Amino acid sequence: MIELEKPKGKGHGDWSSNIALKLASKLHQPPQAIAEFIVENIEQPGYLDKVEFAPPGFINFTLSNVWLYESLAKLCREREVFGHIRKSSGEKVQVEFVSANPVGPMHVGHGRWAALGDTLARMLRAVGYEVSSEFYINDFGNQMNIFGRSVVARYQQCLGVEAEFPANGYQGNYIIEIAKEIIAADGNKYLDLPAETQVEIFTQRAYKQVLNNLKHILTAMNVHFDNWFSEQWLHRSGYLKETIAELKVKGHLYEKEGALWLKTSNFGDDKDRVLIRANGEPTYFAADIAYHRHKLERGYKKLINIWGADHHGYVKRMQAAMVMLGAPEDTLEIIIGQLVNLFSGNRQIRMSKRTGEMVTLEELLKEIGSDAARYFFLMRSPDTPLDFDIELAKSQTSDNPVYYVQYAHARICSILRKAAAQEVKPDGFKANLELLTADPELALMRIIAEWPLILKQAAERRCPYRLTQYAENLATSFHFFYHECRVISDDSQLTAARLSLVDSTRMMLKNVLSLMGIGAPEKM
RNA sequence: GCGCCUGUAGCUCAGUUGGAUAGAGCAUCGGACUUCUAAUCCGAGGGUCGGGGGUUCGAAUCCCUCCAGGCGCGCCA
Repeated sequence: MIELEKPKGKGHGDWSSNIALKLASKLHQPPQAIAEFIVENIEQPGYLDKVEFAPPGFINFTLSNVWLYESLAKLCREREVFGHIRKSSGEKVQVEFVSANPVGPMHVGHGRWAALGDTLARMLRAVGYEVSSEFYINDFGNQMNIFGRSVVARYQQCLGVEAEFPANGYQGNYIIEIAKEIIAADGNKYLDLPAETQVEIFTQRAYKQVLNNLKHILTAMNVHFDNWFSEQWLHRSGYLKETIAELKVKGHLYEKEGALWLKTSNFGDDKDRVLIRANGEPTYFAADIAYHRHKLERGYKKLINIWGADHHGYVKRMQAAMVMLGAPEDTLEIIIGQLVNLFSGNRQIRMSKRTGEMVTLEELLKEIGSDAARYFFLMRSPDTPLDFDIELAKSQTSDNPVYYVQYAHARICSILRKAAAQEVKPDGFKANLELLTADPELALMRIIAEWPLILKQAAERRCPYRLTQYAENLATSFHFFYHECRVISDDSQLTAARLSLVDSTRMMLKNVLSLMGIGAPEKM
């Protein structure tokens, strides 16, 4: 493949082409000769500073500063949508994430999926997709029943009634809290109802309470969902049955040992899977197929799901089911997020339900705040288990990348405040940007000019962590500039130009942080 | 046993649709404030890219094989 790319190393220009290397074998000529021939015969347009040959056969293009000034001017015009693709592609994309069971507290892994999914949705929106984010509520089935029974048992115990706690019940203290809240609101009025009625009432009531708490936490994390989809609806509306009927018509079902099976092994799965158990109850998988069929019916062309690594074994069967429903093969894209390991400095905090040492997402947020949490959750590729150092996230030093980036923003605001006090305002339209010729200035502008490409690639490759990398590069470049170049000086022309540059940098930092759902403080 | 992910500097990680001398942060060592925020900046050292084989002008990247770690392999969700 012949490509134009951004060279990694310094001293190779702004763009480079490997065309001579690719042509060498076809033309039976050494790549150097081809490259030299091209360089000698190419016409140089005005925005190119130079075109050079470099061994073993690369052709390097160096852009003139004009495009840097143009990029800066563009940022001044477009402000928060700089680098965005504003013309909608019209393609409907759905991102589903977190979807935590509403029967217990969220763990820190959920925080990671929340930050990833929410940021991915924002990025996709920025590059022109019509995006909807969604949370699937598993408010049906066995676990709900066990959950309800656990609450009933605690309710009775709290009222002094001897009650046996379900063998596989939920042990956590939050169950007792829920029971106490019910008592606080309604006293003992449910005590004399038939056992099954109690379970039914408590299940619905308690899960809504957990769900509300979960929504509250996600909102505090600045995570937004466009839609909340209930599993109960799939069962009660008959949509699940309809889905199974469709699969039957298409010939993908068979009966064996009293159960109803789906032939997923025909489409890449290791083995076939049960949809309806011998006892007549549908499996979780059956409901999930119905759910995804509903997504298709709503017109989404691309479905992105973020799942924890503990669910990766589920991927093939789900994709097989999508194909059976008639969706194009690449419709369902599943991002598998590796788990989170919490550290306090060097000491790993072992998470264990058994020993009870367990840090919930809520506790983590309370400890370090939403900004730091989101930043750390986004910092690594989803493929890598995340080592999350709580002490580092809390520290107010430059070792802490979120503080480092936010500090750059606050520092610029401080300059702008000082300028304003002297009645000087940044004005990107009037300032003569061509006065910006020092290396730190050019370096800063180069990073700003790269943003549209970075954003597009980060969205296409589903890599939110590239935003943290970009933010850090931008902040570093600014701090270097700050050290080397004084913004407010006696030279009013240069002051105007530099004020435009730092104000642009400020907007850029704010834009990136905002895509990550993180605040940009004006003072620190 | 099978499947997915991972293995890159002392530590945490980028780079993996083949490209140039393998990068960054932290840590270590050495420097820089009479200044718009030192919550900052500059410099240095540090590597058999898990091991071995192969493919080619060129491999951290692709293929084969072995080793190590995480996770998963239910008519649970």
